[in-house]
Amino acid sequence: MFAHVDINNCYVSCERLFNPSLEGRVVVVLSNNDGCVIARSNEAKAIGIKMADAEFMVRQNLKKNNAVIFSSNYPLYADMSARLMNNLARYTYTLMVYSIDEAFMALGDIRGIDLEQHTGTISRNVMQHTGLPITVGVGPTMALAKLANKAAKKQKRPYLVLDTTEKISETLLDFPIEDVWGVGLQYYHKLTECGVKTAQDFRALQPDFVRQEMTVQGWRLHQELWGKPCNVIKDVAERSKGIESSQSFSSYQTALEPIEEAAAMHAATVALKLRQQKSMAMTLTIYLRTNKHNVKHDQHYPSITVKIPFAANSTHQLTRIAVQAIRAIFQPGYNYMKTGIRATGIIPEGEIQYNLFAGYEHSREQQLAGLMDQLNDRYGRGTLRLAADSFERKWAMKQEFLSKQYTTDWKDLVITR
DNA sequence: TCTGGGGTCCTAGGACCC
DNA sequence: TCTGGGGTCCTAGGACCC
Repeated sequence: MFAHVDINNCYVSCERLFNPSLEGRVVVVLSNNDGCVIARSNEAKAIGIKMADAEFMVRQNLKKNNAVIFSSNYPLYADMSARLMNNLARYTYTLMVYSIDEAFMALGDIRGIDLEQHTGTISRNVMQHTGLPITVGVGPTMALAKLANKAAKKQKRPYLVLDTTEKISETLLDFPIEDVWGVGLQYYHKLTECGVKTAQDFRALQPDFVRQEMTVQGWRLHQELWGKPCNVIKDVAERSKGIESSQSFSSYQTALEPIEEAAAMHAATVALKLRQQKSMAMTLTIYLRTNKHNVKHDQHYPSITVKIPFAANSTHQLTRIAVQAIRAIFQPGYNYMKTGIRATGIIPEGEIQYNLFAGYEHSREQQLAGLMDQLNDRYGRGTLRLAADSFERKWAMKQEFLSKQYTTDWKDLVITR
């Protein structure tokens, strides 16, 4: 049996933990750049605020309801997430951290265990030790555990255990197909055309038909709803296939220079993440985008994929590649809105293949990168950075409603007697 | 005027190999 | 008029997730 655990209204719950006066009020958390709503309190849901609503479109409604608005505070959420995961690890040897607020657990040998009781214990203990409200779904496959979780929320229960075929059938019967894990907008439209409205309808389809219309992923989902496991718990480390850093600009950029600076910053971020997980990348993809929502602007989505002559993770080298790539794909006359860099072909640091012809001073690069990491660790991120990454960052994101780094920033710590 | 930033997996098709 | 057959690897793009 698998359990799926998530934090209810995660980012809002984190903010409330350090500001209990927010209980009972309409609270929303915005995405980077304060662009759209990515977390809502139940009160916000009740007044009709939807996931991913653009902030400017719901501004009036929020104001009318005396809402409290936050910018995303990822250092805070990441720290609370780590506390949750540490707690969950006490109940299983196989924990799969699926996202910042979600995890799957294999429950292992459950003979003689009352699952209802066990699940309730997990839920209560996490609340006691972290202050975070969670929901737990249990089922014989990961898809069913995830579905059980969502069904529990609909029934306003802290947990739901689907451990018999009867309970599974009953739950699938009125479970909307669009809420099933793995069914997005495209498949929703396709399935609706076939007369599928619920998870039960979907399960009644022929496996071959599903395979044909929804690729092997849809077929696996179909199997899982019948209780046949296709997904397995995977370690986070073995899952990382790519590392990306990207961000929208705070305003349209039409000149090359600020875009180069942003790309340099993303290159530095990617390089740092690579070094932190002791790996190197063999391929870099650099892309640039206009705003797809603005129909009045000409659109341009250039990207370039660079094969590095040998794997790399130094800020210096990744930055050089990123800046050159931006120069190659940038075209004047467009209003660019976003740039990003993705590293793929990730290999462990030890497995580097030195290129005979590259003439690259690997150890000096490593020393320089190591020194930068040390200084930035001690004095704060971005203290020492390459000149290509600017000092002004006029293109950097908006964060008007940021809360404090309650748990991670010692500068905010107030010591009283 | 204003619409996030990460990821995953799969498939088709092109480049290339002998 | 006729123009191989069997592969692998890579990338772009599309679907999905939170």
